[in-house]
Amino acid sequence: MTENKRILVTSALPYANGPIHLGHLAGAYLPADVFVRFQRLRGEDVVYVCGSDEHGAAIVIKALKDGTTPQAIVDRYHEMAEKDFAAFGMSFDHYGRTSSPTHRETAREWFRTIAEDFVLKTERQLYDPEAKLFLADRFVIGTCPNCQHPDAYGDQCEKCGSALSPAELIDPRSTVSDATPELREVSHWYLPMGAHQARLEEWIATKTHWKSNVLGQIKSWFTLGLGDRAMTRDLPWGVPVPEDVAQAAGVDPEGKVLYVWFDAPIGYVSASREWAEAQGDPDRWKTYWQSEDTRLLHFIGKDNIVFHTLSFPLMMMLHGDRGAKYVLPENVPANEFLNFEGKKLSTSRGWAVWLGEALEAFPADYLRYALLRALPETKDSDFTWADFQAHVNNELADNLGNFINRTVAFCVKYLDGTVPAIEERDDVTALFAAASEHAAALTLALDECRMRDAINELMSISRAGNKFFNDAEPWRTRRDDLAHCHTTIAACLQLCASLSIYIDPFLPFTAQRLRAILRLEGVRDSRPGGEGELGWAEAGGRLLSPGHALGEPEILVRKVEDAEVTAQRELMEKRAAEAAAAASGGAPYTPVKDDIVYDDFAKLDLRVGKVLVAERVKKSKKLIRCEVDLGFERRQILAGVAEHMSAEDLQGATVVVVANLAPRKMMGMESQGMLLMAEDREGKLVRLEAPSEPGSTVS
RNA sequence: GGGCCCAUAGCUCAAUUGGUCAGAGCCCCCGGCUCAUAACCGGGUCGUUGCUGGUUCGAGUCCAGCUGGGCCUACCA
Repeated sequence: MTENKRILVTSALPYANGPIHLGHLAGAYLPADVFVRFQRLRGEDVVYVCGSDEHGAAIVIKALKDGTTPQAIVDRYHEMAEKDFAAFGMSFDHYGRTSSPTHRETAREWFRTIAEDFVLKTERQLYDPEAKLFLADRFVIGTCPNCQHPDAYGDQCEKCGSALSPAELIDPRSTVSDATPELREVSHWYLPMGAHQARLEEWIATKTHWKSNVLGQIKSWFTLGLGDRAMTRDLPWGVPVPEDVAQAAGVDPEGKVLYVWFDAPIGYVSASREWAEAQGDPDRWKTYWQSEDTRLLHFIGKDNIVFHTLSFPLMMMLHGDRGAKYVLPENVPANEFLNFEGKKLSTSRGWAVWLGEALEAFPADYLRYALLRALPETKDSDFTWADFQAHVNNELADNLGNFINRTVAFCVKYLDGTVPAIEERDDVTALFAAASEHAAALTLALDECRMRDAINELMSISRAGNKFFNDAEPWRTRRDDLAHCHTTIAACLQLCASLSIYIDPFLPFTAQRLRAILRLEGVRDSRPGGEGELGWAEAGGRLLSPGHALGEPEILVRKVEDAEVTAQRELMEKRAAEAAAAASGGAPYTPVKDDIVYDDFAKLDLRVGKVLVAERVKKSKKLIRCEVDLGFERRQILAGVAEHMSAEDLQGATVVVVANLAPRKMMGMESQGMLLMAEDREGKLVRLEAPSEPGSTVS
């Protein structure tokens, strides 16, 4: 590790078809950010890149369904991700996107370089003639030949669990357009991974320090035998296959793009190029990617293991055979998944905590702390709002926050807020020895990406501080042994100053506030390009000299109230219920009626009316009697809406009225028209506003 | 169907790779303290290490089987 001159860190590119949630953070982002900030504070030469993954069929299909363009979708989620990541304190050196020109150029260069290693194959694939898209098996549904389940997927029936191929389905249909898919012949370039399995196995054999879940997964792939993997797709969205390569192979390049899993990892490289350009040194990225002594780490979730440990490394090896050599990952510390309140995360079922929303309710550092405590390092873990509250209140606030607060408050209240002189004393020596022991363990854990262990060591430091404070009893010695009291507080203040560095990778915002309270200057910022002579190595030393004036004491970590976490839980429950209603159990949309010609529509006379009087009709469940001003006359209209709104809701409203509906008697009263209302799938009525003057026609 | 990971205190996790009585933190209970965010410090309760068998002087650790949870199975990116 020490022989490495620089560190290159990547986090999996988030797919730009939805917002960032806490599951993303726990897997690939927060651990990487902690690691990177730590290395920067240590003075290591580190570059951290990430970006939005913006290609692929899923985005095209989402665009079709939403009636918009892929570009509009990726723009939206790219912006959202950037904003949420920044608010969460992610400290990328560069956050790119795979739709950028640099990326297109980079990915095409890679494809061109290793094109000779690909195998061109022609196969039959499902095509949706209506959406004009080739379909993944997953996007075809039909009746299961085994159990007759009507909605079996093209790859598997979820009812009986049998593995299927789309051709076996009875009455197959596209989930995109409902059209019947047809088989078409297409040619694609395949990466023949099986041919290079021995080479990959040899390389993986050297990675004995990798996590067992990662190695196990890889072993499983090897046992299965690596196969050919298509590196191109027929899609209207993506990086186009280089035309010269296609023409040389006798293939029409029209509509052919690089497969997202070919182009996404290259996104790390193109993000680095963009970073280098922004640094004013366009070739600088090569120093990191194309040298042996770079320590490359990919932070990912477990679903990405195969791509980061087998296919991308193979791509790098092949690129190295024919062109520039790339450094292979030193480690791929994949995390497992985070569950929420005991249930699997599912964006379609509305079961997730969106980062943007969580940040509206709580400071980023609280979320960072609780997530680090619940990090799925060895197995799936569970995030509950109760645990979140307990971790923040009992550990962050009571242990760390309170140690700092009691120290600073004591100094300000009784010692003029001036750092006192420190004298030699056995318990102080013991305190610093204990602290540096924990700091050494903390350092090792951080360097090995064991974040849960790291945070344990961190909390042990402030726990030791609390014990020292208690045992030394400065509140008593300030009356009978002032020098003793001074030394106690000075020691605690030194510890606080050290903590402002130790907590920085985990809690960057709190660390800065703490330094402001201590008026501690010169500590290096853990964000990219941070300057300052004080770093991780200086953390154990004397950072505050006697006579130094402290700033205003301030509560660093406030407690999370019961009501706050209850609100979050309820928000999740509500969203899940909505999603469930919308998905299956919910009422279907009312089918569209048969076509009418314009003349049929023109027979309607729609007018704007103002409701002057609205009152419930006695003995009627549904009716509200309205007197409506149509400008030219005043009418009595009976509206059957009392189950959905009160008379007061209608009073004074400007609404759309069917003015030429034949009068009709209800409950002994005549209704001279009809008020238009919107009715949703659940049958709920909402009034239509017509902000115009009474009597206006509506067409 | 096949492969892989995981299972230890009420909860979240350790256990130097087979070696003393299986340890921490949180929760809970008792005591102390009062500088501090009803914070802090000390003490305590809680375990047939998922189940069944095997190897061994010795098994949480190795082997076989079973049960349960999870992931992957190549187009969910």
